Amino acid sequence: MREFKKYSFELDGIDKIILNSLMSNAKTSISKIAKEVGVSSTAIHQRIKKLEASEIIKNPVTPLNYKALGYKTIAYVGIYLEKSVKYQESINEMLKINEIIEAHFTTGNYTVFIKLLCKDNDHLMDVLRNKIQKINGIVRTETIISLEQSISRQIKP
Amino acid sequence: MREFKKYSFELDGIDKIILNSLMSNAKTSISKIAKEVGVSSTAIHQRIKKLEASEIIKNPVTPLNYKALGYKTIAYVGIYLEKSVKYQESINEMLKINEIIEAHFTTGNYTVFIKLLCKDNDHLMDVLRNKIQKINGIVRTETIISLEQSISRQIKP
DNA sequence: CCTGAAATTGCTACGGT
DNA sequence: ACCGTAGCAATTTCAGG
Repeated sequence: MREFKKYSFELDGIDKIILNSLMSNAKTSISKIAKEVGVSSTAIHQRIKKLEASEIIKNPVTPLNYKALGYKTIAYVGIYLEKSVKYQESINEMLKINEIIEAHFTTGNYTVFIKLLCKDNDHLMDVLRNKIQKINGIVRTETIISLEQSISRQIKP
Repeated sequence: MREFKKYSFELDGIDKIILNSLMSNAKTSISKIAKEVGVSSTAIHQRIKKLEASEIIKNPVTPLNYKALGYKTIAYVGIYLEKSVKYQESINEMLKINEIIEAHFTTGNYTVFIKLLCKDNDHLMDVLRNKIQKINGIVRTETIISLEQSISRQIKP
């Protein structure tokens, strides 16, 4: 019996052009890509379907401009967790905090490392004091505030 | 003379439904949203135009599944920079390193804080030793490796 | 992988409230 | 300022080869 291997096919040049177009602009028209590489729209369409099926590309998303929405402060917080406390418990609590947009279980000093998006520094301080530091098992936190984000991009396939 | 105020209008319930739909799936059809809120497609379309014009939403993008492409290691690196070295110089060097997908100028101990995406730990070590630590002015780095990303989301408007 | 036609969707103009 | 109808343009999908 032949097994289906997820994630296992080679991307050729056409696939890479498709990926590079779609990753920077999900609305790139299929016909435009088709003209660029010199095949029919249908061919491009079929390849995109294949890339979706193999889960190499995900649903296109529309990024919000957080600054325009009033979220101007990006911060990272390293969290020291009591050994006795279950990691998943704290994650469950963090899921309830809207300002947390990323969380990682990490090596090194910190147990958990999170990324926060807040309106301003006051908002950040409020979230830290009244939400994060009240989570059971958190013994200490270290905050890194981003003064300027100078690089933000995806990796090229 | 009347000044144009960027970013300054209130989002009503309909706008929020639009944003919530598009942010999670940029391909949500206008007509579907229209049915959901009970107005015409045109009305939704006009609102989307307005959201674009006011830069609240950006170009839709197609996220790549990095795991499927073989990138399985996420790491953060805190960088200590010599005072004598210009911040922008080091950023220019970092822009050349494909594996760096985010960089921040930060408060606290680190001068610069970056996010890296690598295929595996060997790849990470190679990038650290042979690319990052060779940048002029970097005196020390601290690496945080993500063993598991447990939260990854956007903020709800 | 292609052609050609059908269906769905998105876009624009113009008018109404 | 916001919404709708209607017609137009473009894109996506399907059939068959």
